[in-house]
Amino acid sequence: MRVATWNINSVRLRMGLLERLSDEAAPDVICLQETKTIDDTFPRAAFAAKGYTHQHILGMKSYNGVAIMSRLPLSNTGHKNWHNREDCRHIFATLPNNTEVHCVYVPAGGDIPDPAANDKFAHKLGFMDEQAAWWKSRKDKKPKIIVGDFNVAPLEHDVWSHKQMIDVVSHTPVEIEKLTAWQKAHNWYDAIRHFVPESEKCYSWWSYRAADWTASNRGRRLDHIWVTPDLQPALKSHIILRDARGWGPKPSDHVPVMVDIG
DNA sequence: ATGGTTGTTTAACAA
Repeated sequence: MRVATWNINSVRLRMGLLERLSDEAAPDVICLQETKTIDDTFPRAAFAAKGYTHQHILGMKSYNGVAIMSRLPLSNTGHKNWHNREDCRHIFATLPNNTEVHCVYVPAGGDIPDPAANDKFAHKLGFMDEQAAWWKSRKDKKPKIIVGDFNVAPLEHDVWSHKQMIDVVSHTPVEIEKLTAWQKAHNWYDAIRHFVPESEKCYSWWSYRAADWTASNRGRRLDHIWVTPDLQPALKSHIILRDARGWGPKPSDHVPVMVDIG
């Protein structure tokens, strides 16, 4: 089974790229973030035409929005709200093999890494605190996968320069502390670093603002796939589809991140 | 140190 996560930054604008992902990588499950549309205008039929007939979506106007597009049946679908907001950042569903899939879009957090001066940063930290508390309270042993744009690059080599990124939102110590606490709260295992040694640079996002994203290669690993420990032996391979950062005519600034679980 | 781009929706906001 192949599971993908992709911050698509408008699902309507980039349906063509999603069809290409289906043709070239054929994920069984595609988890999307930043769909940026209400559910009535989500391109359900285009996904169904590619075999993704099982769909769980939660969108709003203009911002955020998450979706799980699946070739396998989905059951027990639902969503979570965090930090007293209903901003369409977390949905989940169960696959036929009883694995629970969570698709999460963590707030980006704005530019100033100070919760007192920046409400968006406070929201991001609170979101992660609440995730940690909720996952800690879940004691069941059901196998689970949690994926998405977590908007935090936790490890030294998850950014192009640890030194130059230390005060930049997405790589500050307090964000890394919150993300790590959330990870520990349910023994989540980092499925991508299972395959890519921590000493190796690994990115899933490149800014639109770079004149030439390939030349500067100032990336960050913001998109993650974590699994519960019981699934670790089932991890078969991973793909970070770097080429998709150049897919035309208008690429997302994030690329698809995938694992094969067998 | 600064500014650089994109998407949604139409001037501002979020990323």
